[in-house]
Amino acid sequence: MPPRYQPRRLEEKWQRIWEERRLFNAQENPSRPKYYVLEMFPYPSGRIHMGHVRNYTIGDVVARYQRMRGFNVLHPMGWDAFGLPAENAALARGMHPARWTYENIDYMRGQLKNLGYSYDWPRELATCDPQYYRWEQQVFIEMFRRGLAYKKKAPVNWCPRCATVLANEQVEDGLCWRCDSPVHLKELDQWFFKITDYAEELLRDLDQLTHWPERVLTMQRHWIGKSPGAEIVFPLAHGGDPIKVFTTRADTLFGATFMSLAPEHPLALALAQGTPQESEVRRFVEYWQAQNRSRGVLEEITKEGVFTGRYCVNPVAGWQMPIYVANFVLMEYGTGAVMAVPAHDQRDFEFAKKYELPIKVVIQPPDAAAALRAEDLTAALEEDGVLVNSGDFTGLASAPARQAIADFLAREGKGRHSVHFRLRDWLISRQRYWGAPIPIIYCERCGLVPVPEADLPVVLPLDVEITGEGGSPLAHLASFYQVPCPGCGGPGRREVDTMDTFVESSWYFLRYASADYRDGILDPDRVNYWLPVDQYIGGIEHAVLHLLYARFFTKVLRDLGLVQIDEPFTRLLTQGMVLKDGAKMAKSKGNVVDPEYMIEQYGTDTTRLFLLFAAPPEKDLEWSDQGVAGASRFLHRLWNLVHSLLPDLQKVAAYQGDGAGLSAGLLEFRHQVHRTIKKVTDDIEDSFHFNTAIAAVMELVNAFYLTAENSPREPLTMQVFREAVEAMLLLVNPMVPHLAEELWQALGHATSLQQLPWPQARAEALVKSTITVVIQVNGKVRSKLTAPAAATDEEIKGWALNDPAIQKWLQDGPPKRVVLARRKLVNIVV
RNA sequence: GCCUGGGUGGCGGAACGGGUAGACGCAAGGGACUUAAAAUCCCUCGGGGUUCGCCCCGUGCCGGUUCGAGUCCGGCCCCAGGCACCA
Repeated sequence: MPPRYQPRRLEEKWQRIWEERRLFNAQENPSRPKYYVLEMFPYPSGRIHMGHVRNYTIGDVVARYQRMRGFNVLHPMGWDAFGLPAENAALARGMHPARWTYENIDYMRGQLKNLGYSYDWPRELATCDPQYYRWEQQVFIEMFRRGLAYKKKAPVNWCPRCATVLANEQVEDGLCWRCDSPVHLKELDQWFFKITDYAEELLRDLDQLTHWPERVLTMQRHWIGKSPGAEIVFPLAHGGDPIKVFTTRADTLFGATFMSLAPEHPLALALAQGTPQESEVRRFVEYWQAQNRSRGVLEEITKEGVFTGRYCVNPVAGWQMPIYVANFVLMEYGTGAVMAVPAHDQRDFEFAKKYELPIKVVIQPPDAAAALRAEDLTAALEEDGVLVNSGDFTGLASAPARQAIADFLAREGKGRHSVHFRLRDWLISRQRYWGAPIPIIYCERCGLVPVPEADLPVVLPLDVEITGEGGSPLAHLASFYQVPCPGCGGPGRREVDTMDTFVESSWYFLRYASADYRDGILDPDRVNYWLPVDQYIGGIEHAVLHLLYARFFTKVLRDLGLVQIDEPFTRLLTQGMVLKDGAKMAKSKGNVVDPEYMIEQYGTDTTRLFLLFAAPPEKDLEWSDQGVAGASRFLHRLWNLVHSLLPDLQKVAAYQGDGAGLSAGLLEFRHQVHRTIKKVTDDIEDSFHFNTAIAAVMELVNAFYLTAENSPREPLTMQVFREAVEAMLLLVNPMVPHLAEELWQALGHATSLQQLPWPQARAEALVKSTITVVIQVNGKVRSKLTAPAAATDEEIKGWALNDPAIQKWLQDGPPKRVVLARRKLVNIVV
């Protein structure tokens, strides 16, 4: 009686052996090619969920595969351990955030070990560890010294529920990304990272990322939002500081008939002073400043404005333009002032119609039959065309005209070429407790003073009371904030805000290379050996947030001389979500499948196999209990197949010959074995399409059962079978490593499968002696024939025409044409 | 509105240098084994017709190119995601 496949027992056994032999602990070795594969590290929320399992399984297959391909593989794991949920859990359970976090880490680490992932555990890090954020604080100080970290008072996103500010990237449809509360703008003094200094490079280098998904690149391009254009100066008719505008449509300057200012524009009230419109303007400005004009609300608002009583002068046309304050102009973009061209901008058109302002056509569509007349317009003509009524520039096309007009303005001192970005600086201070303290001390005499390196880390004190009152509890802890100024020794006050948790995740992948390094932020030798990450794997939800910040940090650390790379992640795989009943698994929906339960029921190999087989990795995956049962069934089939042959397989060595002397059946079988090797290799190499790779192995197993049934158990056959079994075990090892190891050992091997090379398809086994040719008549399949591989094209055509099933189609006369395609198909046209 | 993906059986998904549509798996139906059930094995499984040899239709819709189109081209429709008074 062969042994039954009992997954849990052998999985525990092999996990223990791998750990004892330290098979996955990577050593730097410049003589070997390296491969760094990384999955986005988890937040220690309490338990591993199925989305994690999918993410880490994909990464583990890549890691094990690349090891077998001969690479020196780095595959680390850690914890994104700071963040708000720890504080909320502390409030709900009266547990300190630190204890809650570390208990979760311990539990989840155990779960990951049960899943059998080949991690380099000695490099494990937790971002809430002072040994980690100490170096982050040092990066902050370096950035502060270079002006890349700065403090300013500005209208920022404020979430009242979380009682903290948020970065632009953390506001979705006007709602907080964590708690979905409406976010509003609040004027506050906050810390920023100057990511806008890198806007141009962050945009340009996207072109290097040829192995990133197109949609992620597009989302980042869009988020950075580069607009080339011109800055144009409009003098005031009555003198004083002129108004500057930014425009992408300098070609329409001769059509600018009025000016619109944002309600927050400093000139809005100043201009109206002393005019009959003053009180009306004041009411309008005060009203719109008080309105919530965050995203999502704006599109509902109708365009309104009010005349300031003042005029500015069109710098090329010379006429006076009334200055309005308008509710649709944003202070945050451009200069907060817009030159209004009603004929060629839809918003300005609607505004001009409403307030009866002049409309001047200055662009003609190139294909227009007759001259466009302002009176006939029912909507703005926003497309490019040819300039009319535009002085010396009349007759130019829009694109060259933009250039020429900006050049002209620059010469006259009335403007210049200019580029604007949508990207804002990254607001990184948070009024929260569970985060890395910002290492700055305020002194009345010295101003903002960075904490001296010798005093790092600024350790987050643990003896605080979490009240949930809002504001950081550190602000109430005198022992924390009362410190002498490092500059003058006078009384100082420590910064009590902490850093956005996205700061930690912006450089953790660099720290893994030298996680134990005590003498600096990064160990140059090791970080330059391992980086960049060759394959990064994680959810699409970080397409902008984390992936943009991490790219920014890499460039900053490069400019600090700490790394030599421009981009951190060479290849990116954004894996899809795990769904159940069509929805993302969530406690609130009651559709959660617990990985721990699946492992108990079926084992980790089955769980891994199902997740890899059910869908290609980049697509969403619908959970199916029956699908899991099917994966389990396959592993049993494989197990039983090998065990049914085992006594005979143990007596022979794997077949080494070139096929000479094998029966036709064995030749065909061996052909399929090597075709499967090629197919699995190609599927993993080209696209990580494990689903089709697994399908190919399933086909081979099916064929194996048939062949084994019909073959005598003689030594030559068993040699071919042993070759097939060994190839199969090597092929499935990255996906179901425990089962593969166990069967490998059962064959009598002493070496771990993890240290063996990936199999190679033998060229002589890939060629076939016969080919199958499909015969079509008028493009429809009517028959097929088997021909010797050596047959000529003419012979194949001849056999096709003589095929008995084809005769009835040829009754109405000879074929008009016979096409042979790739020696696979004959199409007879009648 | 703009941008990026994507529409293939009952379901997950295969097949893209144009060349046998539906691999592999799940579900379903029938059968074998069993006192019975589970497990396992065998057969059927896009729709319609059939003299059981086959024949017709079929990859979101409408056209086109081609000996041949799920795949290429033109025009639409729908779904998902991202951005959005960005001047």
